[in-house]
Amino acid sequence: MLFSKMFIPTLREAPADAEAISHILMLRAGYVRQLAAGLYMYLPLGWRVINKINAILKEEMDAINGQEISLPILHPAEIWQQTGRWDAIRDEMFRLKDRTGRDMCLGMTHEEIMTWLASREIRSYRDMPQVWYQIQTKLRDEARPKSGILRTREFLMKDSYSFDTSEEALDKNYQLHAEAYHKIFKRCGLTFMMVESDPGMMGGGVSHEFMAPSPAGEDEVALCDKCGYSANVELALSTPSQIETKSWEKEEIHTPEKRTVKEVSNFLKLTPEYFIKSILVISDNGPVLALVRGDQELHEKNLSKVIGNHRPAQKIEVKEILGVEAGFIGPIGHQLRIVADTCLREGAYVCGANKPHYHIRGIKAEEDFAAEWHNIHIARARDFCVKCGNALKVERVIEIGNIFKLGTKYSSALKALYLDENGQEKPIIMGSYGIGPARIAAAAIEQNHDKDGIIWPKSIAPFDVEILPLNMKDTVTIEAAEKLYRELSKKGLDVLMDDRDERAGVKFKDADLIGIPLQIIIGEKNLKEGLVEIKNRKTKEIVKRPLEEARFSV
RNA sequence: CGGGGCGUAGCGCAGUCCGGUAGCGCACACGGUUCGGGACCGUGGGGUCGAAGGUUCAAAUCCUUUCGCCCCGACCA
Repeated sequence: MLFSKMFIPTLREAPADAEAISHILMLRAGYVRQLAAGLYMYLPLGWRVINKINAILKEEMDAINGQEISLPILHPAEIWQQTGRWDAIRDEMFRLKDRTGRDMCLGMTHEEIMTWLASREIRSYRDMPQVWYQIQTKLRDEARPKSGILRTREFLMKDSYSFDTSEEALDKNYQLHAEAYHKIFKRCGLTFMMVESDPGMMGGGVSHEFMAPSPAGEDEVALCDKCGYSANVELALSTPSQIETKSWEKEEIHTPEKRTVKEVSNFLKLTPEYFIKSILVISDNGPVLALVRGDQELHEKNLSKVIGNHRPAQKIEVKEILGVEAGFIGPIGHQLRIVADTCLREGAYVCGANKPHYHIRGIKAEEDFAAEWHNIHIARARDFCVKCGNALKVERVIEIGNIFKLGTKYSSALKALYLDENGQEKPIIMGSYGIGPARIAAAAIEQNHDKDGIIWPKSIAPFDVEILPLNMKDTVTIEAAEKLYRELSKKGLDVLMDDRDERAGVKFKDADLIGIPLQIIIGEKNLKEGLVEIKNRKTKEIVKRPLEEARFSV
C-alpha cells in the first residue's frame, strides 16, 4: 500500500477532549475519528487493525468448533419481554417503534436472539453440542461513554454461545472458551489475566473476566502472587490486617462536632482501624445497620447478597430511625438488624454512641451488640488472601473479554427445549462468551507505546513493515524502494511505503506515531554503499543491511 | 442522573472579568530557498464566535434558555 494513496490523517496535536493514551494516539495517528459521544468511525489504518484482530478471533473460535453466523441488530421487543430483560433493563437499551407501531430495540447483546434460534432448530440431544458465534455490532445507550474507543455506545463484539445437554458438557465448552481466550489474547500481544467475576444480570452462576492491566482501565482486580487467587474487586474476598486488642474500659467520650472517622480518629489520636463505621441502609424489608472497620469501605454488592436490594438512608431517615444525626450512630441501644464485617468480631472499638456529640470507647462484639457476620468490606491492596494468607495486590485493568455459564435462564424463558435419550423434554444448557475487538486494540496501545507513538504487537499491526524512501526526488532511492516493496509483498507481507514527497523528519515522525513494528529506511548515503537501515520500532535499534538481503531480515 | 470544565478557522489556543473593525501558532494554497527527526521567507484563502431569545447606539464579551463535548462520581446485562 502506498502512503500517498491511503487516507492517514495524522495530527501533530491531539484534540483537547482526548484523555486516555490510546484515545490520543489513535486520533493523532489517524486510526479513528469521533462522530458523537461514544460513536467512532474507524479510518483505513484503524479498520485494518480491527480486521487483524477479528481474523485471530475467527481462527481461534473455529478451532474449538465455533460456527460463525450473523444475527440482526434490530430486534422485536417480544423476545426481550419473554426473558424479562425488556423491563429489567432501563435506559441503557435503545428502543424504537417500527412503522406499524411495533416495539423494537437495538441489540445490546444477543442471548435472546441466539436462544430464539436454538429454540426453533435444536430438538434432540443429538443436535448438540453447538457453538455459534458472530462478530457483530452492539448498541448500548451508555450513561457515560468515555476513554475513546474503550467505552462506546456502539461497538463490535465477538459473542459466542454454547448449547449443551448437561452441566458437564457446559463445563467443557466453558473450559474450551477459556483456553481459546488465552490463545487469542496471547496472540494479540497483550498482558492479561483471567479473574473471577460477578455474573450480574446475565444470570447464571460462574463467570470469569479477562483483564488487561492498564491505568486506563475501569475495573480493579485483587491478586495474590502466591496462590494465584484473582478476582474482580466487585466480589473479591480478603482478610484485613489484624490489630492489637486494646484493653479499654467501656466509656462514653465527648466528641464535639466530630462526625467522620477521620475527625474522630484525629481527635482521639487513634488510627482508623480502631473505629466501627456504621452505615444505615434501607432494604426492601426495612432499615439495616451495616458495620465495617473504620479503615474499610462497605462492599455494596456483598451486602446485597445478605440483605437484598438496598439504598443508603437519607440524612432525615437516619435521624427518624436512630434519633441522632449520621455522625454519631452506632450498633448499640436499638433493635435494628445489624450486618457486620467479620473482622469486627475480634477486638475493642470506638463507635458512635447514638447520642449527639458522643462516641463510646471499648465496644466489643457479642458483649455489647449482636450482629450477622459477613464479609462486607471491599478488598484493598495489603489486605490478605483468604486462601493462603499472602498479601494481596490490587491492579487497575481493562476488561477485554468475559465468559458466563448461563445455565437455563434463557432457554427456559424462550422454551429452547430438547428431547433427551429418554424422550424427556429439557431446557438447553447455555454459556455465553464475549470479546471486544476495539478494547483489544486500545489495551494493546495502552500497554505498548512510548512518547513518539504506538508500538503495535506484530500480530495486530495494520502493516508488517513500513518502507521509508527518504528522498523521493532521487531515482536510485525510488528504484530501491520499489524493488524492496515488490519483494516483501511477494513474501505475503503487508507493506506500507511512504512514497510522499515529504521531508525525512515528517516521515520518521509519522512512522513512529503510526507504530508499524518494523521500518526500512532507504537513504541516499547508505544506498551508495548498497545499504538500507532496518529499524525496530520498539527498541529503536537500527541495523544496516545490504539492499539485496533486506528482504531476508523481515 | 449528581458535581466540575469547555464550545472562537481543519487542529491547538488568546480575546469574555471591564461591550466598540475577530486574532495567534500549526495545517491548507501559490512562489522561492531548503532536504536524515514534524524546515525557512513571502503572499493568500478560510470564522453565522455551538444555537435561540433578550439588554444596548453597538454583543464573542452582559442576561435568559437551550444543544453539544470532556472529566469525576453513580450506573455498566
